[in-house]
Amino acid sequence: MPNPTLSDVAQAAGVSYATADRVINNRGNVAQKSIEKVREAVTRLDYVRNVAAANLSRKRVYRLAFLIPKGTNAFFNRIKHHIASVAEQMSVENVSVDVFEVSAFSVDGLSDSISEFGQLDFDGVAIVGLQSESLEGPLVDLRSRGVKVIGLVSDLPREHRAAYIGIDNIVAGRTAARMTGLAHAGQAGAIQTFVGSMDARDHTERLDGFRAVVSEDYPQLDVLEPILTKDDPSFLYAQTTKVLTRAPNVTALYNVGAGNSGLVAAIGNQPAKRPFCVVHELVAHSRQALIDGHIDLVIDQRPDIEVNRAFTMLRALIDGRDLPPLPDLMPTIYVRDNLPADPLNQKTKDQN
Amino acid sequence: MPNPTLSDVAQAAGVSYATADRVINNRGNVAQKSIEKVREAVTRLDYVRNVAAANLSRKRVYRLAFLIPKGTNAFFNRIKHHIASVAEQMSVENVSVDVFEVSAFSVDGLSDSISEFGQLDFDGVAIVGLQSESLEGPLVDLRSRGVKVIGLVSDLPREHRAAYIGIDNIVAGRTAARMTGLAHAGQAGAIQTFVGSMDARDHTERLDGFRAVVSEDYPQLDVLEPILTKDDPSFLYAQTTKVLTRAPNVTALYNVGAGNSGLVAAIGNQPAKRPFCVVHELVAHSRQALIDGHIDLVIDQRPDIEVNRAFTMLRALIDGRDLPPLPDLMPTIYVRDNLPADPLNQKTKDQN
DNA sequence: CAGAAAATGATTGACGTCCATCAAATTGCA
DNA sequence: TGCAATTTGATGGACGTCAATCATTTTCTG
Repeated sequence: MPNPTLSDVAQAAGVSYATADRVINNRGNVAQKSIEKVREAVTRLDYVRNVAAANLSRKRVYRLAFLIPKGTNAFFNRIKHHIASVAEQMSVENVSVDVFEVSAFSVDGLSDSISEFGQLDFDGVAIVGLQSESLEGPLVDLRSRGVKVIGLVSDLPREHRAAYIGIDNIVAGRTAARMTGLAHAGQAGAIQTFVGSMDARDHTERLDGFRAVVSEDYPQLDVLEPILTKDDPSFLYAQTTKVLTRAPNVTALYNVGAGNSGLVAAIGNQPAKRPFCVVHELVAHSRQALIDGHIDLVIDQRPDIEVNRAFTMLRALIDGRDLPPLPDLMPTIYVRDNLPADPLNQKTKDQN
Repeated sequence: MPNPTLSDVAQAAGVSYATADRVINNRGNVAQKSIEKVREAVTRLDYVRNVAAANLSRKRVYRLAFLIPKGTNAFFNRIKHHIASVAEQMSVENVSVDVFEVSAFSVDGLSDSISEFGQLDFDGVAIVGLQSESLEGPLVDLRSRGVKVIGLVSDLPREHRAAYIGIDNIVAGRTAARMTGLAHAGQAGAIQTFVGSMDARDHTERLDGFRAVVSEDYPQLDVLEPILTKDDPSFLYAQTTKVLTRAPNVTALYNVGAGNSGLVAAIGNQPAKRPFCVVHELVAHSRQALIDGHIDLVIDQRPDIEVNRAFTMLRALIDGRDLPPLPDLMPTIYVRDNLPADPLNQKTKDQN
């Protein structure tokens, strides 16, 4: 009645424990006939290996790694923070975590990093990826070493990763557009968009999604050509100021990328009624701007959940388990009223 | 360097393994002096018991239970569905789960159920609670039996539960109001509210939050007195129809409670431009209504996440572990563009 | 200071798996 | 048929903890 053990399986299969063990851990030197008998018994008894006991026995340490873009980007700092926090918690369960910072958004840099990294001996790695065939070589190499690879936040080429954990950026852009449309209440308007780089796939996808919804459902709105910002706050500051002072017809601002501190500062300087304002990613700046009423909405991808799921997924992959069907990660909409308490600004409170 | 074992602790404390074991499992018959020596070593070495090994040894089975209101309410069906799904997954880890259906929203019924339930032998229970002193007796009894109790979705009296897992309904109401305010784009309007029962704390809290934000930030909006619906779809249908046909000044509808299928049906019958429309909880009806464009927003409390967290929390409480600081659960805003795939209507897909 | 009570140490067998070793049985092939 | 190769079985020691037993040692009490 309780979960069957491998001994039960062996008995049911009519072989010795040793043989059953050879089969399920495929150690070789087993006759095909025995393999089948054991397999049959496994499915019949619904045996699943007791991972806890197995780990205990072999003193397994899960060696996990994260490859994260280096730099001071607030969003990735938040990611790193979450990784560290979960990692600490996981150390009790024999999980070791290393974070490698790779040169941001450079295909060559990432490719090299993956190659170097491949020399090390990890069980699984979550990579903030890029779409490029030149990653193929290093990734194939990783797989051949038995390293489990997942894409995090930004996907890798589909064929070379076991899973992707992150939002669909088209959906994110659509969501931003939907909210912007609603906030116009049927009135006409013009939306100034800002984009970090037209080479960044997530940025262009958001923009595409945004445009699609506006043209589908809000034809009275005009999506202006995006201003290229390189995610630079000071540049955003200048450009936003210019828009606010010289383009009174603009009824909404939508920043697809980062650098929001500049945008917020520009708005803060403007006494008059401001346009409707949507940005991405809840970080210190955007959070404060919401509270101060300088912006209206933040579309967030919940990096905390993503990081958690990355750990869960990697462990499952490494164990060869399968996971229950997890719901897709969807962009979360924050207004000033449903902000989670800021973990950085509050004392870690007890959990009773 | 790896995690210290109890043997290490014993050695460091200068006592035998047996004594150290007596201390950490408080089996009694230990001198105060030894207790202190062991405690000191525990903190010094940063020992934490290997739960996997412990469970393996004692063949522990976590007996968990959920007390959920009985009935056909779509939201609680969703909750039950999630519980079953997670339970299946957990059975591998020696967790057994029972769901008890209690007569909905009746203090006496709940009180009786808890009392009966107390006779059984569970380790932990998550209860969809009510605020009432008459629950005190049964809950105290549970605690005295060593059963860990948490409130789920709707809280229990604070002193008699170890944790609450659910959203803050004032926040949920505030969020609904914020969105409604934005969707008016500065124009005046009147909002018809619907409430299931003025006795249901969650309903009144949402209403309070809603009213607060409107009066703070959207004075041009008029929150009309709520229509009492008893969460009855056919009643909601009739009332909604009446509002739509006879109150052209109404610019928004906000249903605090359940029974949305009636509301949606009424809107579907109405060819003309409809008011802005916000409801709570993403279930089959509300989901479809979003897709069909019959409503604009769903404020959801993510029962899947709540259920997951309930399991995590109960296990931690039972093990006497403490948890990493978990972020507060915040109401999630859904529009038609950021809906998660419907798990009920899609084949469970593989997770690669 | 003796005798009882309390505290401690030492040890052992689970739990389910991994991994290694060695002997025995079965097969293949010349 | 005989010898080697392959396949099996049996076993034992980890892993870290729980729980129990029994023999000692220490402490308390009259």
